[in-house]
Amino acid sequence: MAILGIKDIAALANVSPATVSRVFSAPDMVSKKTLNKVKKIIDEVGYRPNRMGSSLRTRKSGNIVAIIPDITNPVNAGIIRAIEQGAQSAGYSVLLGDTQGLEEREQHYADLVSHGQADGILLFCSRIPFKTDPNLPLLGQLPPMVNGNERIDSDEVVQVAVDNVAATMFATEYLISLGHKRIAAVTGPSDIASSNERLEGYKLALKDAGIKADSAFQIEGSYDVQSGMDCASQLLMLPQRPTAIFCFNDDMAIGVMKFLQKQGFVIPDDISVMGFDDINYAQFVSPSLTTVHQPLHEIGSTCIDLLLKQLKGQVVEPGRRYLPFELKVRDSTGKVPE
Amino acid sequence: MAILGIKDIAALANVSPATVSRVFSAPDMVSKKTLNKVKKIIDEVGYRPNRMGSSLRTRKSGNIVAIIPDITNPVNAGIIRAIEQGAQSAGYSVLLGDTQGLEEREQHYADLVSHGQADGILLFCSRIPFKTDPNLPLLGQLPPMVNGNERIDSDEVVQVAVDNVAATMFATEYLISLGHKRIAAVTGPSDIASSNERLEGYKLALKDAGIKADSAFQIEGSYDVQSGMDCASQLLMLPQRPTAIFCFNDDMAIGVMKFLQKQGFVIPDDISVMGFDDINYAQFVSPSLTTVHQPLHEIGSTCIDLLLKQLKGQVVEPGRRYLPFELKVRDSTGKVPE
DNA sequence: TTGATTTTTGTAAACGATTACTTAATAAAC
DNA sequence: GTTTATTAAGTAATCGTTTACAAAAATCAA
Repeated sequence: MAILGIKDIAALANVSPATVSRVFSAPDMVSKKTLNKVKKIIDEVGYRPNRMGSSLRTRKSGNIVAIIPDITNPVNAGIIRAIEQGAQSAGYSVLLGDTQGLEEREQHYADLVSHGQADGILLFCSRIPFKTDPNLPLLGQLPPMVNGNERIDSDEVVQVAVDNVAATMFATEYLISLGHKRIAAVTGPSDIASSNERLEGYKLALKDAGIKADSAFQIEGSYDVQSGMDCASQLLMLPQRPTAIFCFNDDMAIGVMKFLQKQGFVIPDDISVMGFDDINYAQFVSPSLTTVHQPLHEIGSTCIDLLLKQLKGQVVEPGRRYLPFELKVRDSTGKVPE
Repeated sequence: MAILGIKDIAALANVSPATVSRVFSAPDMVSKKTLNKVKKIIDEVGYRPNRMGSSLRTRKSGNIVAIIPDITNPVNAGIIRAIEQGAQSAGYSVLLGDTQGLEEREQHYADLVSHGQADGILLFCSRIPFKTDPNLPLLGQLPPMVNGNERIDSDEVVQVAVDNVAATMFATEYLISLGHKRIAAVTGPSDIASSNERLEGYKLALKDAGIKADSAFQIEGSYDVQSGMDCASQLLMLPQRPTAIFCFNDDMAIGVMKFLQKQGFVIPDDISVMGFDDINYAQFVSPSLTTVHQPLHEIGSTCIDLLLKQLKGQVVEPGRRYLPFELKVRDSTGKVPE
């Protein structure tokens, strides 16, 4: 007998399988005496209830799947970490769905719930990974799901994020308050919703300050360090250079700084640089990076909490929930030159 | 009827459930005609086989669990990413087990396999997360498992890593070749096997060069940036300062650099700094960091490949497998001052 | 055509738990 | 000491697949 099942335990303890089951799921429905008797056997033989058996019967896998574009990105890693914690302490396990930005893989992972392999979805992409096939889950009968850190264009899904528009607006205003008027934006890919929101906030701030947005000052990067370097090089070739560069994530800001320094510029005396995210390294680059802080842990834990609520059967109002951002003023930004 | 099962499909297609099952698992055992008939129905109604049902019957969950101390660490994140890819393309899903270094959580995740929730383990810690209870899996009948990037003190487990001893030895020799004789080591926590191996390599190189190891030059850090700063401050207070500081990971090296620069030292003219890992940011800090490159993707893919082999029933020789490291010489190291 | 093969299909018993529902045991009430 | 209420335990069906094994259908040889 390779591995013991609930019936074996029942036999050994001279009770019915139902009782053994209750020892785990409803211990106060079984008398002290039998409880101890059964527990003793369980310990002795090292019995572990088989999850597949119970999952099949209860129709709950005990898994949730986190669909993220790239676990290598410190922002995602930070969020996932909080998620994993929250899930684990609620008895759930998390399936990692690193999609590398591929829609196909997003769908693959979303399918885990229709296969009964996961009970809910934590989504960090800006697409809804369901075919709009009438037979498959339609909007209105979405599986338990929360969308984090990105924006999905649907008012039927629960969303958790920082208010990107407000955040970049606030941050841009800060640059303006330092006297900057020629403020460039290094954006993320234009198909990423959050990047567009950030652009919007940036434009709003300029408009409010009566500064007309120069389209040459808006460069699209790809959210990685190298692209920051490339964008910086483009900006430096402009006849009228910017006095401040607002990068929509920290990686690009680091790239921008690296490039500027290589060209002999001193930050922030010649040019100010600002980032977004406040990844761990932001405070350790030289000069330390002024950036918009995202509360990664809080984002993650809010996402998992809202999902767990849904899994418990509570209804969670769809719509956006904003978490507070914070502008971390450090040494990479300063007054406009002369 | 909320969701359709294999019997419903069978009924709709006028075949037996067995045939429907075979459509998925052994399509060439069913005639073209019925194959198409069944497939058509499946498409029409959007049937998805329930994984729990089949898992229960086949005793395979289709999951593997990755037990790692911290997903937030770029080294781990890089490895996990490769793992996830390999797993996914073999039809497996990966359960994320971020343990935050807690033995209790390591065990919790290892238990997933005894619960039938996972088929194998990818372990990135230096403890074997099984109680040595005779009833539980003993050594010798370990579950399919591979230990990555860390060392486990057992010759029964499959291990994949860079040869830490050789790597630090090589790197230290490089510093020696630059004329350095007072070379400090900022190690990781002493309960982490890989850190001890790195220390060993460092000592070996010194010994070979006839330099006696000064214990004041060996400071234990905790693998994070802040601890790099702390260690640097200690080193600077020494009457005889080191001319080079070898940090056993990049984060600490970044901390060391930050601190030195804050104190007005110029790197590498006054002091050389070297790291280990070659995380992405290593090349973008200023000056760019000389460091030992670990092939993260290869580590991850090797781990998952070896695990998949075991899951397919092939026997994999236990013991260590070394992957090649590479010293990336950049701008943070230079000749010993005058 | 007939029987021997081979290929397709069907039947029914698992897999390991949970849970209505029923029965037995115990406690409470009078 | 009955009867009734309460609590504890058991029975057996069920969750959705897979898979030996048996049966039927198709193919082939003579």
